[in-house]
Amino acid sequence: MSEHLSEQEIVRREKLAKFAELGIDPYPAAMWDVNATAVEILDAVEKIKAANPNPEQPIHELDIYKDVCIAGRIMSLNSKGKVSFIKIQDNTGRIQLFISVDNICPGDDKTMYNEVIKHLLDLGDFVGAKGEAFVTKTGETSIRVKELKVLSKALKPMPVVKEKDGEVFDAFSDPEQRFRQRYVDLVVNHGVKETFLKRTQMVKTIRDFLNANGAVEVDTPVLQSIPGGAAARPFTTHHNALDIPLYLRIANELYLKRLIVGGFDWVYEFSRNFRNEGMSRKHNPEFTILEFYVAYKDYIWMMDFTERMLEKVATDMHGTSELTVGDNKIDFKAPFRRITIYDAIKEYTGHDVSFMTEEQIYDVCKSLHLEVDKTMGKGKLIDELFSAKCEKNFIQPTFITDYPVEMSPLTKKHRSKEGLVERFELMVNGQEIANAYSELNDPIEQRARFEEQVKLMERGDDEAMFIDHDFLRALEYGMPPTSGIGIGIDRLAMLMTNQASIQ
RNA sequence: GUUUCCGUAGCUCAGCUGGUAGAGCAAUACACUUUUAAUGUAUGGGUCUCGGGUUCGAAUCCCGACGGGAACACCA
Repeated sequence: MSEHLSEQEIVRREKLAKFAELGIDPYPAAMWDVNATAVEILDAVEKIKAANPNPEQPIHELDIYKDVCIAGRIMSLNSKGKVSFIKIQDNTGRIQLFISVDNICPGDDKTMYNEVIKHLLDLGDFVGAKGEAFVTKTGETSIRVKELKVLSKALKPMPVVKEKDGEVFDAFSDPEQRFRQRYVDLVVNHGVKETFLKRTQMVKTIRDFLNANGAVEVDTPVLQSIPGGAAARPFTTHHNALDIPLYLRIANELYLKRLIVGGFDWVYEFSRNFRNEGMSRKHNPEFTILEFYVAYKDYIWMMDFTERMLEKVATDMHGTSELTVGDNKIDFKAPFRRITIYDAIKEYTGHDVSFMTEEQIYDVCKSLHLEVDKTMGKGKLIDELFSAKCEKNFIQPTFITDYPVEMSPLTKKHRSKEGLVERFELMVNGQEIANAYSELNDPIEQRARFEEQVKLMERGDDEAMFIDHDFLRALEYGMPPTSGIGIGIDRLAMLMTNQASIQ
């Protein structure tokens, strides 16, 4: 251990020795039987205060929280001679401990107060306290502590963030530190934890909604020998016993479809996917997608279902379908606008590319100063055009429909429009949130599409798909008509919690 | 990957045109029995990210590396 210890870290280690001298275990094994939380006590006292016009009356006489046992992390220490104030933070929030030498050391031995409380405790330590709830002279709900126990000593100092009148002092704000040491960020910064909890709530709402509609949650392989189901570069790894290369999945689509082949009518998975590409506020190499596949449905049904589900998520989380994201007000009230990709391009560029050849579209891209090259097929050019010129304009939830077949190798041909497929993407706040289609279930056609991908790969497209022969075999056994969707859970959570960064 | 900005105490930051470092909070000691960013007094704390170069002298100027932020690109 050649780690450099700061002065403060050395001091804290010395305090461990001091604890040993006093016979106090700074990391006790026995459970500390908590019977109340900070917010619970604060709320209860608020209610009593509201109902009781006589503020002089001690709270404990109202028979509330006479014997509180709580625990938490020390967030501020304030010793005022023979009285000390310690603010602790538990799972719910912060509450103040009021400690006087007389209460905590009724006998002659004042060690607990003079040594432990005044000298050995530090910010960041976990302590347990027993006592009664009351309100101090200055009106702050506190615990009058009769017994205090060290539950865990912290050896590194926490950043001390102070706040007054909404102004924050010495904020822990370095983005590197915040993302790398998320645990510190969670302890010290308000709101981070809430965002985590909201995301969990969002996932639960979605899961409940799917379950209520008869969907079955499944798990499919993360390590795959052929990464399929999306256009992206995979991470590679290696299986030692088999001595074969393996890939971390870029999508779980092909495995969920295999389950449809196997006879499930509706399967879903919250799938952690890995894509070997850049990071940004909107991109994370490791991210979560909800995918689900429903037999006997088509992409039109899927649009109806998706907008109902998202409206429910928004209203469950905010009480209304309308929410504020950054500077935008976004309304998740169904139905959402629907527009074809060609109409979208026409709307924002003035060019109708629907009947153009690859050459002509290439020229349009050039005329709009887009960076395109000859390795790009027609599908990729159109995708380029859309993401550069249109994507950012769709703030309100909008389904972009009917993509060209070239950019959708797993999608069924459009029932009536030549050269297109039955696919939609959902754009919200200028970002893609979901991607869905009527799934291609014709094995001959699917094989031909894969072969197209191989040609693209030979032209230099390193994101083109591999041929998955086992998947083709599954389709040959027969897959019912199916509609599937992938929803970016991290991006949806960004919207629902009004966060600017995906991290 | 490109452009751009940044890296100084545990945290947040100051340090002008080169003269080997400062503040607040945190820490240590003392005082104080109701504090709210508590206060007062005193004390300690730094390989100025790293490596080269210019110079009598570099936190400061130059080059390079490493780490990071932001934008763009990649990414449906």
